[in-house]
Amino acid sequence: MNGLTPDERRERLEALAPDLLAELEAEDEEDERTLPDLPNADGYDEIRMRAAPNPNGPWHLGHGRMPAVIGTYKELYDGWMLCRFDDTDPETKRPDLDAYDAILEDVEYLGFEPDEVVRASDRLETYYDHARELIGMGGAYTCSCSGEAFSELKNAGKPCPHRDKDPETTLREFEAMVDGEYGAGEMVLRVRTDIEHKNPALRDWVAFRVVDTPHPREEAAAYRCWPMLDFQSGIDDHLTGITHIIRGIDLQDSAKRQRFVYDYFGWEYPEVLHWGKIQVDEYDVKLSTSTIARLIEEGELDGWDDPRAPTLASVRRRGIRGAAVTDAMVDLGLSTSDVDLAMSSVYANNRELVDDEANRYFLVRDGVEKAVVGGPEAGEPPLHPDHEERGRRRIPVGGAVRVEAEDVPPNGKRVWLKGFGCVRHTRDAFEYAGDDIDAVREEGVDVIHWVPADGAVPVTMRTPDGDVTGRAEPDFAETEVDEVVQFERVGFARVDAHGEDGSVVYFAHR
RNA sequence: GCUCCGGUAGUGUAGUCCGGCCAAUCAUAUUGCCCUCUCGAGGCAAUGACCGGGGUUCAAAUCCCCGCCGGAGCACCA
Repeated sequence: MNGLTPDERRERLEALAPDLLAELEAEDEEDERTLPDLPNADGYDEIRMRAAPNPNGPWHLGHGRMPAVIGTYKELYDGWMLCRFDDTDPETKRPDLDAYDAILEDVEYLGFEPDEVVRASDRLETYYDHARELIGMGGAYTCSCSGEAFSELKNAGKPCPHRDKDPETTLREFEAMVDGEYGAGEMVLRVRTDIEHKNPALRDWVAFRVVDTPHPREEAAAYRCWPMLDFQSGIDDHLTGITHIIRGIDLQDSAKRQRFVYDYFGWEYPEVLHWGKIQVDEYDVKLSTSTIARLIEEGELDGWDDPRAPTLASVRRRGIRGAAVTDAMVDLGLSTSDVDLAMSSVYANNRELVDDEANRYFLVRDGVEKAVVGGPEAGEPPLHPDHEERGRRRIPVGGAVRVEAEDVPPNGKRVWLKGFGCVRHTRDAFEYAGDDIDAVREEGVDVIHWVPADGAVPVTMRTPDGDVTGRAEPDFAETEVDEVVQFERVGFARVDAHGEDGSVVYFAHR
């Protein structure tokens, strides 16, 4: 039984005990679900969720959790997913025009496709209309207090002088905000909540403010009066029929704030779930859009897909499948406490996905040259140990080979050049010592990888720990760009480019 | 200062709502062995956790209280 592949075992089991098999598979399904059931899922005809990124830069690894979890729920419940760009801050978190598409590509990379994509900056008139309505109901007032002055009053639970302004005045002043008659900081629109609410975070929060800096999107560049996240997102969630919101604990109070608006409108608030902060091990670079952007700016990193950058673009370039990232994210579950994502779990997922298809090649990092005396003209290791049918590579020896320095055996000792045969290290050369595999099986001779001294392909391997140079066997030149290969005893890598003076690969993991 | 959350092995997670079948699940990690012409894959095994203290109970990871630790909000950021 041990010699069988999983598929063969499955067949055998199906023949012998179909009931048992069904039971096992049911358990498997069960095990894969680390995500908790969505609250009150039965209360809705369709589960509708949204990923609401701020397109102020390309995504780092942590952002992947949003589409991974939301997309997985969408699949689990056969639901609907919106990607809404919450790009309502043209200044502090200024949108990056390239990020919109980059983010959508990342979502696709992770294995999901939004059913609809919208940009908040296209929807300003909608927010204005709702603001007018809210003002009409007495739910908001324009306020010209300075941030500090208001904060002081608010913390004391005291209303500011503008709080009892009548709706007509408020509406007039709000229209003036919209018409650009105020400069930044001169006037805001506040939601009238409960100025004595025991949680100071909920008291009369700002719904709209004036921003002098034009929005980078041409379509939105004329607007000066911008909604704050809690207003915009609250309105949009209702208007797009969102049933379940999943967001970070940094937005823990958002629902509580937005409920005041929902109450004014008589709307039902969606179900809300939160997750905590995510950190990723194995990187020197902080998981932060601004930090990564700065390092790129300073030239410390080559770009968002630099292998040292903890970004989705980077792991993608390294040949890591989106599904490996998605699965690792889903395995983190929905915990409101901080979590550390171990990259090793992403790697383990990915290894499982690519091992079977990745053909094997030799890459010798730097290394030393040794003349080879005797033996065949070439070594012929298989392209894949589990797939003889894929054929073999041909590695001509040409009189000398290059091996990694630490693989050179002590003088007089033997080593097995994989796919070629056994050699003995004598007087600074490798002397052919036969092709009896018992040397490896019975006598404990180590098997190592090697390349010919002449005709090997120079390779730059970019890794999260910096660049590594080496030489790959001649056949490596035949690989396709984008192909994921395994350099035996080194690790998996994605072929990035084949050039005149060599190839570039991106290292994935061992 | 005010207001919310949360704390199970190195990491993540199941179990907590409805106490017992939990001397605590699974994955990853690490180590060892088997297998293999790779340090990959596969197989086997080992390592390793209920934040602390009280209480309730025949019985507590699970319920209650008090601590401790960690996180978040109180922005004209998202």
